[in-house]
Parts: sequence; structure tokens; C-alpha cells
Amino acid sequence: MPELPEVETTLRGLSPYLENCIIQDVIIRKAQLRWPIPLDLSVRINQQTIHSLSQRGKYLLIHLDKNSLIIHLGMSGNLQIVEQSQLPKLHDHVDFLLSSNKILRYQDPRRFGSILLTEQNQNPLEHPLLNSLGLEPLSEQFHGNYLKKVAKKRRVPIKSFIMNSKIVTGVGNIYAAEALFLSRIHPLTEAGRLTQPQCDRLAIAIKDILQAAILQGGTTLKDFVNSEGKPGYFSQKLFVYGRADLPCLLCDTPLLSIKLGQRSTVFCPKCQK
DNA sequence: CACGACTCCTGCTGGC
DNA sequence: TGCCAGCAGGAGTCGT
Repeated sequence: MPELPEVETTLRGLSPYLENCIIQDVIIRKAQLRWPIPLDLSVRINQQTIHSLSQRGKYLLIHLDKNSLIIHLGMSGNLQIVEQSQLPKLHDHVDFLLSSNKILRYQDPRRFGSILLTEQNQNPLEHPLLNSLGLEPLSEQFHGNYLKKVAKKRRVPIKSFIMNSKIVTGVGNIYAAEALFLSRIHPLTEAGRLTQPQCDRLAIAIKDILQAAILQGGTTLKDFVNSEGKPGYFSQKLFVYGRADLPCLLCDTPLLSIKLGQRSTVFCPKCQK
């Protein structure tokens, strides 16, 4: 389940292999993702040069001569550079054949991801999926004052609030739970009732946890090609996510698990008020 | 507008 | 052992 750090790790791993390559062909084995992959994708991007890669929230953007690919990894998606001799496996849905004679291969067992293409000369940030996204959590503009301001009068639980990509992008279920633990905030607290110090702590916790995960992910970058590209959180120590009923790592109180917005949410009833 | 429920999909786990 | 229900999760969309 890629979260923002995994998208960032993927971007860093892929960039050296993709930049300045020409896309020579696209093979779509299964077009049915979150939305269907455009069937004319191949004719629209063949012979275009890949100029650069960037990221917006959990979307990965691949900038070509005339348009941009918008790729989302969903929760089981994965992009790999493989040799042409490597045969596709069960859930390898798309191959981009590159002028370097390598293949950029998209794999996604649960098919929650997406591969879309902007119109010619359209700024990808103006694409309907991207144009109403909230702030990037690692940007300077994202801080406690911003949270305090946008949370005013909002009554949703703070966990749902920070997972709302229109407020801040890239915070999924794992890091939302962890950030709330680190900032000692109860996940059910109404967003609008957070104090300024709580907003400050929360913004810092979100940045810290994401940056730590990116650093961890970076340690596997050298093996990026032909590796499984394991998500950063596998090696990151998690305080609450997946630890329901286990003792809190700070105070030994058993962690509680509740359902919040269809998502399991684990927290420490003593540390988080 | 704000918010909760629902939905897509496959792989894994646990209960019987 | 085998089957099946239940769960996991991002985020767009729909209904209230």
C-alpha cells in the first residue's frame, strides 16, 4: 500500500532510468484499473521523450513532449525497470518499451491504481484529479497555522480530516494514525476543536513521519532495478498501526482499535487525549 | 457546503 | 483439508 513516501521513493528510483528515454511502444495487457487506461495510449505517446518525473500527492507525473502521464499506484501498485527478457507475471498489466531497451513495467494486483494521460499541452496540475488537491505535507506552506485555519468549524474527526486529500495530500491510514500518536491527539477529536499547540504538533509530526519514511525508503534505492521495492514502513517502527490490543510502547496501556470512516484506527487511550 | 457511506479489487487470515 | 466470510486500503462519487 504505497503512501507518499513510497511514491517519492519510486520517483527517485525511476528517474535515472527514464529521463531522456523515448517511449517506443506501450503494451496494455489489462486496461481495467480504477479507470480504464486509454486504449489509444500507445499511439498518443509513442516516440515522445520523457523529460522529467514529479509527484503531486500520491500521483506520479511523467512529463513527455506533448503531455503527461498521471499514474497512481493505488494500494498494491508498483513500477519497475525490467529487462526485455523478463516475462510478464500475472498482475503485470502494462509495459512501456523504452529506447534504452529496458521496460517500465506496471504491476497492480488489486487494480486500485490508475494510468491516465493529460490532453496535449495541458498542465497536469490542472487535470480534474489534481486541481483541487490540498497542500503537500512537506511544503513550507503546510504548518500548524494552516491546519488551524482550515479546520475552523469542521466537525469531522481529526483523523478523517488529515486523510482528506483536499486538505493535505499523501497522508494515508498508516501515517495518519502514527502522526496522531506522536502528537498525542485522540483520533476522534473534532478537527475544529484542536488548539493551536495541537495543530502545531500535528503538522510537525506529519512532516517528521513522512520524512523518516522517505529516508528509510532511500536506503533500498540502490537495489531498485529488479527488486521488489519494499515500502518504507516495513522497516519503520510503527507505534500504533497494526498493534491493536498490544501495550503502548510509551506507557504499556493496551492500545484500542476503533472504526473511523470505514478505517481501522488504533490509538493509546492514555497518551492521546 | 459538510460529511458519511459506498464502491472498485485481490490476497491473506481465521473460523468452522 | 477445504471452503468461505471478513478484512485491508485510496479516493472519487453519491446521497443526505
